[in-house]
Amino acid sequence: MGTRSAGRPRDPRIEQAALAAVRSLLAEGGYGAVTVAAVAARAGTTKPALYRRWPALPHLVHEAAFPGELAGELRLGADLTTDLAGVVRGTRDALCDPVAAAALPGLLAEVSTWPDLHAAMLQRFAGVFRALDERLRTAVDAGEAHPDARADDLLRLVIDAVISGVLLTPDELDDAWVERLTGTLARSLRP
Amino acid sequence: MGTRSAGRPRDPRIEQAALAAVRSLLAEGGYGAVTVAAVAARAGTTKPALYRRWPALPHLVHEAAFPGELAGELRLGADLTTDLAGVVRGTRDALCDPVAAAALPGLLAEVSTWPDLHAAMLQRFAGVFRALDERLRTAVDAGEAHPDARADDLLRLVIDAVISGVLLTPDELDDAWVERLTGTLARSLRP
DNA sequence: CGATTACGGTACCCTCGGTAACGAAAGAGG
DNA sequence: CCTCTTTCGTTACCGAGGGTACCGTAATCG
Repeated sequence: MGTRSAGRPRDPRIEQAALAAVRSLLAEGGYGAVTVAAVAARAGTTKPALYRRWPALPHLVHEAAFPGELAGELRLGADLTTDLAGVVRGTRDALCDPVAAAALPGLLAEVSTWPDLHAAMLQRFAGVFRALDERLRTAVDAGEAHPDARADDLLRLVIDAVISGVLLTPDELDDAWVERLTGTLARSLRP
Repeated sequence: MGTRSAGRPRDPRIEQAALAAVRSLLAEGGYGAVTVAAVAARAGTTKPALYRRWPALPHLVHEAAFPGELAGELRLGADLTTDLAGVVRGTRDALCDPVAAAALPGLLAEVSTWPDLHAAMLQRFAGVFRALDERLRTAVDAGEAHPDARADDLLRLVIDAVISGVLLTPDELDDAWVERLTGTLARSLRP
């Protein structure tokens, strides 16, 4: 694996500079402003140096816009509706972030040509899924939730609504929207 | 307006040939295969002839993939859950059509650069919305549905789930998926 | 030291979206 | 039938962008 053998080591500053360059370009000009030449210029390097680190532009954008777990600071354990609202709000906040929102349209369009991207994107929600799954299980056991409730379907509905909302009507995803979606989902969970 | 005055009239066969060419290219090679040159070649014409009829490529793709109202043959009036299932299934069928599914990723990515496209796309659901709105109103009056139910939020949730599903996990949108989504939405409507 | 590897840089190929310029064709008015 | 006007379809081109080949050099390991 980590063949440390011989050769000039990769300059670690280039990777960070490229990711930062993508983020600033996304925030300033949207996905269309992120060209390989622009990233290389802003990062103070060249195109071949980028292609040595990422197989193609979408992979670089994905790593820059979604570097880790989404909504990781989730804290469940309160009232079920309150917990649900936290999931909805956290998902919305994570995907409405200017950098993430700018990256989403282009990234989703490239999913069809780079299938590995789609798995990597949904992977970012694994932590949220585990937390919600456990929370839902205890709620069902306590009789607070309908036994047909499935965490994967529920979380997926939230993700779908946020993603599609960011793409089509980003201005409507305000706090009232969070409240309405939370209410709908909470009503669907009643035993 | 319809200034019929002078000049050579536009050949009506080209428009149809171009739309058919886009549809076949979408079905065969996805959005990436739809280039202006490829459309012109398959339609037996040239690029400028296309740019005289559509302002840009996404507009042509949109007209080819979504020529009219979606799920127009909707028939409501049965049990509320059955009607809901019809809406979910009809939306899925319309957007999972090979041509529409291939056009969606690229089209959604272009929405940010051509704002007129996004309105045109959501417009395709106007008929479904009116039908569902009226159906939901009578259900609320009859006490069959929760008074907080809103047709726009409900339909939007369906559209979001289908769109995002087509983009990320098209293979999972089978009949069992329709059933689960319908069940969730129906439970959320209980009074 | 020698082998290996990645570095930075330039130059290049190819594809694609979009447009300018031109001759030909079709209708309107005489 | 002739001419004028308008738009036709076509050829050729431009600029931008993704991606790669090649080269001389620099850094690290054995």
